This record gives sequence, structure tokens and C-alpha cells, in this order.
Amino acid sequence: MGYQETSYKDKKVISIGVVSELTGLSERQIRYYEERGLIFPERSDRGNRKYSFSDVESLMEIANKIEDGVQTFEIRQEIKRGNKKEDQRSIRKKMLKGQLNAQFGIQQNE
Amino acid sequence: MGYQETSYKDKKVISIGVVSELTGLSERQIRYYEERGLIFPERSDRGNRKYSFSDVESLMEIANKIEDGVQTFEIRQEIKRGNKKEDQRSIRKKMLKGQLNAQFGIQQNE
DNA sequence: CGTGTAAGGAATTCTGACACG
DNA sequence: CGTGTAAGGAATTCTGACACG
Repeated sequence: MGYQETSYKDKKVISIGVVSELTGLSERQIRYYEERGLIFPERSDRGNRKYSFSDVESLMEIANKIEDGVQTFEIRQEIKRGNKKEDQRSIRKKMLKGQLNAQFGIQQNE
Repeated sequence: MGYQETSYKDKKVISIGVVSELTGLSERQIRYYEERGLIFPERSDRGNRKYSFSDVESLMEIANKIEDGVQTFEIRQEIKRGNKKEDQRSIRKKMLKGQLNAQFGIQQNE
């Protein structure tokens, strides 16, 4: 029992409407990120998108990056490289951080 | 990281259509088991049912019991008692099993 | 580039009911 | 009792496109 804990996280069962609620993103944004190759939902028999909890988490990370001004193609690169801890994004983000905090005190995940 | 592994299992995010696919049960059956107090999906803003992976598992167990001839009110009892390993149902089931198999393996209302 | 929106259609879900048994 | 189904409506999702910037 419990050997499948992880499978729940990766099972594609959530509709786009619920993903929208969970992430706070619009359906338009979610579909767009798929179009740009950032997430890969499955499809039901009739073509409806189905997402996993992993996808939901990825989307939240993607949303953060977009806010930081990272473009979708860059994010796609990171994904292909295996999303290293210290990649371009993180570096650029850190450089931005000082400015942002100084100007409006925006909070970033470090 | 990982402290939320369990929450995935109980988060209500799956639509009835997907639950139907996952369990092999008809939507009619799934709604009926709710009506009988065996499962408790949440509702989206507009009233659509949302289930968790736990619900999906419960449904599969319920389906097995129904096949064994257990009635919904009995299953509800078990749920209220905390679903002990060796409850009345299991015991009766074992007693019935021999007869049923011997005769035809038919499912009965006791 | 990233995202909003109106557009029209197809599929989903909901409830209450009749049916069989 | 448990489950199928037809019924009508309301909400969901899909795609391709125009718009702004």
C-alpha cells in the first residue's frame, strides 16, 4: 500500500477548467503554454485536455517565470535541458531581483 | 518538498466522466452511490461533481461489494463504522461465497 | 509575444422521471 | 434495489481568428 503515491501526481485526469481554478491562469494561457511546448496534457476520447498535478505545478512555475519576463521559448529550453538548478533564468532572475525590490518591493521566490 | 504527496490523493479535481473511465462504472452508478451516501464529491462553482483519487478507489471497492450482493445501506454502515478489516460484510460474504459459487456464482440481495 | 475575446459547434454534466425487476 | 435511458437545459471545451502591443 502506498507504492503508487507518485502515480497520482502524474496521472492525467484534470480538466482545463479545474486547472484554471487551481493555478489562477486563464484557459487561454494554459492552452498557449501547451502550444509553445511547455506542457503536454493528454486528450480524452473526444479531445478534451487532461492534466496531472505535475502539470499544475509546472504551470505555476511557468507563470512565475513569465512574470519575471522569461519568454516561452526560453522556458522550453530549460525543460529540454532538464531544468537545472542554476540555469540562465535563475541567474537573470537574481540580477533583476535587486532592481525589483528596490523599486516596488516585489516578492520573488529565490 | 514531498510533504504534500498525500494531498493529491484527496484533492477533489476529477470530473465524473473521467471517474467513469477510471472505474468502468456508468455515470448513473456513480451518482447513485453518492445519493446513497457512499461517496461525497465536491461541487464546482456551477455544480459539477469533482472527485478525488480516493473516491475513485472507494468506488472500485464499492463496485466489488455490490457485485458480491452487498446492498448500499450496508456499505454505508461499514463506512460509518470506519471500515474495519473484518466486519459483518466480510464475514457474511465468506459464508455466502461457498453457497453461491456452488450453485451458480450469481449475485444476490441477501 | 502573450493574452483577451466573440463565434459556432460539439461534447459534458445536471436533474427528475419512467422503466424493469 | 440498482441501473438504463430519453429529455431539455445549462455549462464546458475546442479550434481558428482578430485585436493589441
